[in-house]
Amino acid sequence: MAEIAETIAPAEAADLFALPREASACRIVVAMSGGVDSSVVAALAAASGAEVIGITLQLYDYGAATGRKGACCAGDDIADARRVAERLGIAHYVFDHESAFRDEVVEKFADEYLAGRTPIPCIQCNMGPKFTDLLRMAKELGADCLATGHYVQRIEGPAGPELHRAADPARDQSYFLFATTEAQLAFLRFPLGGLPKDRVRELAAGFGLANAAKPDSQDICFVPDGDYAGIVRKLRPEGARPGGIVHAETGEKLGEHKGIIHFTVGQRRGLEIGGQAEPLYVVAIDAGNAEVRVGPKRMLAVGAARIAATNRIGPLPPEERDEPFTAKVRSLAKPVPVALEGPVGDGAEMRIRFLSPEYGVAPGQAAVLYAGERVVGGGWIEETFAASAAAGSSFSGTAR
RNA sequence: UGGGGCGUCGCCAAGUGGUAAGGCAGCGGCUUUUGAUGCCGCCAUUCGCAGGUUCGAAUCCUGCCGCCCCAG
Repeated sequence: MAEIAETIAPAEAADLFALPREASACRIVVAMSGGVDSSVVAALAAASGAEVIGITLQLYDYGAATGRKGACCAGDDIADARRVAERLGIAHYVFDHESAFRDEVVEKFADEYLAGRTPIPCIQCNMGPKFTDLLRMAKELGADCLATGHYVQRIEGPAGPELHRAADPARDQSYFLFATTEAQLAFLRFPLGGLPKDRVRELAAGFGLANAAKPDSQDICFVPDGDYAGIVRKLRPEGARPGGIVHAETGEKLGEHKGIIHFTVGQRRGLEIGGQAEPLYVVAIDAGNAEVRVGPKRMLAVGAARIAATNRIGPLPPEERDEPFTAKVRSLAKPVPVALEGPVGDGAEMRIRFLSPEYGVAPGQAAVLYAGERVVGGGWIEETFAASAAAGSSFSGTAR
């Protein structure tokens, strides 16, 4: 492990894990997906001098995803994780978690689409397999913490650990972690969240990891070819009801579609409606009538949203701060200023009001709330309200 | 079968003698640990068909075909 010592000093590595005592007396469980990021986490853990156990969850039938580049948790990835663990000389276990993953993530994913909503399986996966099941395993193994490769920062605050955006905003993954409970956060570590942009690849190369140049993962891990509708159709064959595409303002029928599962609010492509002066976007999806409602971009302007099943992480700063709260309605976006209406946390329902209109807000997606760089919580978007004069008109109510 | 109008890319639509705009849709790519958005690129050697006039026509002439409207 000489090379590793040259890559990073043990003390520096140990600091990244905020260990409760001397590293040599600690046990760190690392969630290893087989990707570069979590591999570097494992290497850093090993470099710290702690005892390290790598765990990889087999989450889905990787046969179906073979050959897929950049997916996480699949066949080649499990092999990659194993190789990395061998190189680092750490213990490594692979657990078959397919059945739980199917129930908690994939099935819910399909049901959401059938309901006309737009799910985020990655958050379900974090909430279930990763931060519940894996975390329990880590505790059973007597670990001091569970470390993952997420780009997010856990910072010790006056009232306990806080969740902050990654130092590199381009890499920030806090959006996917809004549902993390305080109890989970106490046990979790995200050693990559504070690292500068290219440092992780450098470290991977420095550690001599075989997957140092592996492409970043993207898309939904269990959708091999990006055809998520195909997965939904396979799971819920009865769900692909054809229906009409209707103009949201005039009610004019503009076309037909092969099933609402192919659409999401804010979507432009795939409508196959020509002869228009301006592009049309999906404005709402009526699952009950299998109807897709479309309109020009201005109809997508959302002024407020109803948020359900909220989670709060740490205390909510006082409202009268000089700086407004901000929210992200999608992973890739700068947080935008919002006003909070109602309680955040404990599953409560509340509303957020966008200080300027937000576009393409889809029910089923998450709204994650920030106070500056800190994640204060978030919830699931249930309903949105138009920003226009027709204020108050809810056009996203999905028949449930 | 009297009168009038129209026929340009899948759709909408510029262009009326000088060598085929644009928009929508579609396709490809970039971006991206969700779905989207966005951005970039591609997309009619040809203008209903057949002749004719002209150095040269989608644009002028003739005929035919096909729609539409008004008549009756």
